[in-house]
Amino acid sequence: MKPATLKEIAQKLNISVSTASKALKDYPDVSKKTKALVHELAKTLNYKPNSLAVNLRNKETKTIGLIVPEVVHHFFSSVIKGIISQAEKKGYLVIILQSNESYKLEKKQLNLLMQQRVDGILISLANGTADFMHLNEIVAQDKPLVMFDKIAKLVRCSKVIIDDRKAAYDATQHLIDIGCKKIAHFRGALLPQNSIDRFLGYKKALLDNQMDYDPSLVYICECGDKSFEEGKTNALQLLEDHTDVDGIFINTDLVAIGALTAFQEKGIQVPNDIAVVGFSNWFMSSVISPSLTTINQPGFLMGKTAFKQLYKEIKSKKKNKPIALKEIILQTDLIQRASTTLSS
Amino acid sequence: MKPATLKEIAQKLNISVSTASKALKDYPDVSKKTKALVHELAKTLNYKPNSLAVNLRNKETKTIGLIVPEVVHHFFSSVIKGIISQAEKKGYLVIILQSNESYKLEKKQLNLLMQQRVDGILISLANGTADFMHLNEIVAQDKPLVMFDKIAKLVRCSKVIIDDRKAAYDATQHLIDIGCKKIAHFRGALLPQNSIDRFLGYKKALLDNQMDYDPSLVYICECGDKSFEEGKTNALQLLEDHTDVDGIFINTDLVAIGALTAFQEKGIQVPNDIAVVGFSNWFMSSVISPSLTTINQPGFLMGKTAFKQLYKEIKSKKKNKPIALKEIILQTDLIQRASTTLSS
DNA sequence: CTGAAAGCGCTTACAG
DNA sequence: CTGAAAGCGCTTACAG
Repeated sequence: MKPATLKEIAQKLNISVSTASKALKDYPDVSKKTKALVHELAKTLNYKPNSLAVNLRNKETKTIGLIVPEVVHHFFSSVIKGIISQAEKKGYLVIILQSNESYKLEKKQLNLLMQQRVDGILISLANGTADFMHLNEIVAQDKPLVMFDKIAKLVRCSKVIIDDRKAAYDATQHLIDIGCKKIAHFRGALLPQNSIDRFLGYKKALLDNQMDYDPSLVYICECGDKSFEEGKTNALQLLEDHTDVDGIFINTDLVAIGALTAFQEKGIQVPNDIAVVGFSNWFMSSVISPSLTTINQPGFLMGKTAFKQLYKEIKSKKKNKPIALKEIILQTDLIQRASTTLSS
Repeated sequence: MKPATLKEIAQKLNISVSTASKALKDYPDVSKKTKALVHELAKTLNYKPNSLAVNLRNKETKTIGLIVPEVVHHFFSSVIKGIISQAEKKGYLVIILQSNESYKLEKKQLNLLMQQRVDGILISLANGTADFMHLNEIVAQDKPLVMFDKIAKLVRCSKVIIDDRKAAYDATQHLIDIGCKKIAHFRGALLPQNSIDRFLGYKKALLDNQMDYDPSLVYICECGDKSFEEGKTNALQLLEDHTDVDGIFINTDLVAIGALTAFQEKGIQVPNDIAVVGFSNWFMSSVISPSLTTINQPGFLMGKTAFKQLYKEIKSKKKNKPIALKEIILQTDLIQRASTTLSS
């Protein structure tokens, strides 16, 4: 059973396709009688306008593209949820692609989306992305583009982010406030702006408090599939390298949980021997023992906000209005839990 | 800068649109010279065929729809990853929708996808879905449809599942094998086939081993956002209701981890006082302490397999070949870990 | 109030 | 080897 078309409806009713079309869209210049007939037949035939034809005609697809580095990831899946729930409210569908942290794939996928004529694009960059030509091309072609979380500062488009530097500063300051004297940092990969900013926030907090910044206290983790294991490995390495570290600020919760596990195995008391702060407020963090102090990173809200901004830009463009680019910074807060609550 | 069209290319080269089109597609009946010219200009203009027009003409969209109950969920996000990575290989894009476990939304979304003229649909049902008219309609309209994980047995379409009953049987048998005499079950919601099947597998294992089936040992959890809390609550309730339970088979890992946490707080030793088996092999399950014995449920593979089957059906339909419906059952295995490994 | 016409951007069977 | 024509399924400005 092929889907019904306007033509069929028109033929059965002995009217023209134009009239049928206008009747369905409740144009004022069609008689009530005709409208009723058309609507009725449309219903019985289960008529649904072919969106390909509609879109070709109207030059919009009511579809947006979304590229994330990784789908199996609590933060990104929260963002996705925020985006698709908001998009659905506005009648938009979302095509989701995953760059696997690869620059090459990201570029290819951007091309796919342009070819598909999506009305706008939402993207969080791959760790491997160091040049931004592919993004600038999108902007040059006047396609609404909003970056979130992992952004490129220099690309002229709207951005939805948190203030990673401030959040990391707060996390580090918190460790200092509870009395830590020698604070390590497990940072993320070298390229992404977030992990740079979090590192800088850590460093600045130390310096503002007249504490030494010691590069040997900074450990790197890629934060991919192996986050948990990286946390364990780094923690064990840290114990070998330094005997007097009493606090760690860790780039992301899953790595932090790995570290907590290593400490537990080694008989290191958290927080009394070493206090730990994570980042992102993964739902398991409140649940493990000791529960993890962390920075709350609002994924769902970020997705929602990014879509809203993109939607505004799509609307503006449609009306040929100038597009006001925005950099929206979402609030983060420190959530203190057992991993930094000293018992004495 | 508007995207280039075939017409523009044809005009600049003083040839017809037909020839330009054929040149780009390397039809044999176009001269080498023309082909070269067209390809070159296409490149400099950054020409990308408008897929809306192509699709309208070819009556296919190279897009499939995917409906899952929940995106922020380790199992489903693994499935999503499996689907989109496989789809990309075959040149398909994926529109993802989330039913939020709601029958009403699921129905609406199916309509959206039909209107969008996706080439096929992949779906895992909402817990709230008890009637299947909306699915039968899809089938009646000859749209390729593959259900996975949460399926409706009676709908005439392909399915990719695990053998929940057998897996649950294995899990329960394992508890019996290590010596458990009174085994409780935390089951999922009442409607979904999975949770019914897992319950039946549990029951059958008991009966096959001449153990009593006692309904008061079966607790229900909705397995939504609150899985962890439900696990805790149920575990505490169980301790109040029964003093002599020595094993539990739990519908899903996150609930099981909640239960483990409750037991730890109450000083109950796992596995020596109570042994615990979960379901799904969530990545945290190997990591917590005690690590959780569980059934491995292959999400990524399930997504990949479901797409492959859908792809076959799309191809068959295109060639007007009959479609061979399949029920594909993926392998599960019991992974034994500390939560059922008695120390004595 | 109704309908013929043009057009969105392609593809392809057909004629020359 | 090239191009005119028809058509995919719609929408809308225009004529009547």
